[in-house]
Amino acid sequence: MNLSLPDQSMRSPGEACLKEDKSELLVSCCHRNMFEEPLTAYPNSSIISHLLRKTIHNKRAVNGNMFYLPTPTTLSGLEDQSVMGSKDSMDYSDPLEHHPPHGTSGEMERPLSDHLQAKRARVENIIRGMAGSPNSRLQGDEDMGDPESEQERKEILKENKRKQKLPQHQENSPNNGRPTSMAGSVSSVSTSKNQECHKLKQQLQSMQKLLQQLQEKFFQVYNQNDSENSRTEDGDGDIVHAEQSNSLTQTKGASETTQFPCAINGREGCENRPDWMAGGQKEKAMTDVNCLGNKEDGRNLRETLKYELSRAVNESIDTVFQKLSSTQLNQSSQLSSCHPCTPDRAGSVKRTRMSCSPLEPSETEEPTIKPPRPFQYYKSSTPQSPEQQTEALSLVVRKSPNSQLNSNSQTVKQPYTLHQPPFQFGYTTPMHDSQILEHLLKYGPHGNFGGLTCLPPSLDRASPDSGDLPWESISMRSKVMSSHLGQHSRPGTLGSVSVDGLCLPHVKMECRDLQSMAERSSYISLSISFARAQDQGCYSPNSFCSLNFEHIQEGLTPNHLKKAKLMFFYTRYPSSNVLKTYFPDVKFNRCITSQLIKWFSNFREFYYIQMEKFARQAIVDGMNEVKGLSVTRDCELFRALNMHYNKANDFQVPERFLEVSEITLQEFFTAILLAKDSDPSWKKAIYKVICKLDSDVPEEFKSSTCL
DNA sequence: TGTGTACCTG
DNA sequence: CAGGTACACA
Repeated sequence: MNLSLPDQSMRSPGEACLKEDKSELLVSCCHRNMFEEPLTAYPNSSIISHLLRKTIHNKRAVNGNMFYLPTPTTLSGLEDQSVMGSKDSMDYSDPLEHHPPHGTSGEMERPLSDHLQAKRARVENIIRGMAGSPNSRLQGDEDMGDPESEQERKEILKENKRKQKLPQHQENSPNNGRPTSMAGSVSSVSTSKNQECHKLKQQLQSMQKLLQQLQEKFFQVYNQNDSENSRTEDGDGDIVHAEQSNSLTQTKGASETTQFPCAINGREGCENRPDWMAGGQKEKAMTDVNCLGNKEDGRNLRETLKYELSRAVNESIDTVFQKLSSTQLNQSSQLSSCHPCTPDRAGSVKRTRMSCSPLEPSETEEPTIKPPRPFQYYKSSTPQSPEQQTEALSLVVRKSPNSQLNSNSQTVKQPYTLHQPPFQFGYTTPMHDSQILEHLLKYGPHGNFGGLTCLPPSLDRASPDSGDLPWESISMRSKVMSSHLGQHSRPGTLGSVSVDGLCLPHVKMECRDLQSMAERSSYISLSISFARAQDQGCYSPNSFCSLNFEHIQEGLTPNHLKKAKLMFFYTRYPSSNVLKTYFPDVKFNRCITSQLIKWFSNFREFYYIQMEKFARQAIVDGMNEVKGLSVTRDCELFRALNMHYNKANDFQVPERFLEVSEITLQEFFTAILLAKDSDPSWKKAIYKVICKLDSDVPEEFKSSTCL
């Protein structure tokens, strides 16, 4: 038994500590950890450091096989019921390793509740560890001034410094779990969320137990009837098996589900996969029912079992959500305080979403949260890697406008498959069910999964493309919620429940931030689309192509920005009418129009800056002839431009843009060579030339479905 | 006066 | 990328 320092410090008394406030909690923990040493002399700020120092001593003792046995204490002033009550439920042995403390060998057969409590206590300790700020520890260290443990203090100090140097996005990594610079409100929010998460896990565990009981009862009935119905019902069994295979196509394989009895006892760590457990349970139960044959009691049992299972799941989830409803307001207010998008003015949105949340990496640390790519209207049909994902997925789809632009078409030499499926999920990283649960906890049943720009740390941290909404996650979500809905319309098809019942708003959410609202509504559309697709029996992501819903955005989204950038390859000076034509899903007003125009102004600015820079560079390099200047796809200038307007490099830049770029570069080159740049307005002549080189934007850009 | 643009700045 | 400003133009 090797108790490392963090392990030891993480162990704690039972669950009652969780309900205490921080200081009480600390006192309680110290009370048990400090060998009955009175702690009243220590200010709260120094308790942790004291605890840590003692823990180090304790560690040495433990390494010398000196087990510390908790005993009742006499700290009447600090005593609380939780400490007393936790005596039985928590010792310092690892419950999973079944290492009872000395003198408790007779308790090897501990009831399951003890295991659960021990496990719960460990989780609480993790939470508590997160709640403790390093600063407080530092403060405590400074206050102590105990020369005896100077070295240990230095070690702790050193470790704190190391932790504080961690990048922000690592603070909430799953293996870290100890926010370093989030003392105060953020850490309390984190603690609260983890508590809620823990509660959900408890619910799930109770569900598991209930299911197990049901299963045992079922086994009894099965054993009674087994001899009577041993070799009948092969045909019916096939049918039911077919149902099972349908219902469990997205759960674990049959090999796992058939091992369910072992799993429920030995895989408590899987409590974050309730859908799998439920699926396994159900399958097993259904299999057993199936073995009963056509007997009436078998059918009754099946129906009863279905009902009981649904009811148990419903009750558990309802309980969780009821608890959540009380905390959701607080959480939402706290979230909004660090909401990534702050409203600026109507139609104008400050785009600081990547850096607002302390839990998210900054945008400069690419790759960060990358919303799903809108569609694959690109020439390249190869699967896109997640790293290339840059913009949010907009599911705003609208029937193609009838309006036509003069299309004298393009010098585009390569066709674009603009009508390809707008949604690509294959490249996404699957969202784990535990993450879904976390999301449920943090945003509640009404929090759609689309607000992933505001993802909780667990989602943000996952991967650069964690903003993606993978297909698996959607189906997983439907599975989770299917239990909640308790639908029986499709017996045996667990998980094929319409998402329409997910309380997802079918209208725009109220959101202070237009951008966030737009992004959220996009994902809501996704949910709706998925629900409709499911109802129609279309489970392929491609089926979204045929689903069109009228939806006008009231704000510009990252998708629109990306689209605008791609349009810049064709037109540098789009008129307002052109913009309105090519953004049919945008509800235009003065601000929106100005913003779009501003975008193109910024695009031009960057474009001209690059042109001037490379023109001057050419002159510096000794170039003296315009003919020597050319822009190709592999030249540095093009790469710079492509990186700016087509960051994911998933769009085939039209040849015309290369021609225009070359002309622009030559214009700058000659102007500089002729020393025209001495004139303050020397660029105007160039602008005048370039603005005439605009070409038509492909018709496909008019369709909002290409977002 | 409203609109579009370039330029500067953060 | 957005805000602010100055300028030109209809």
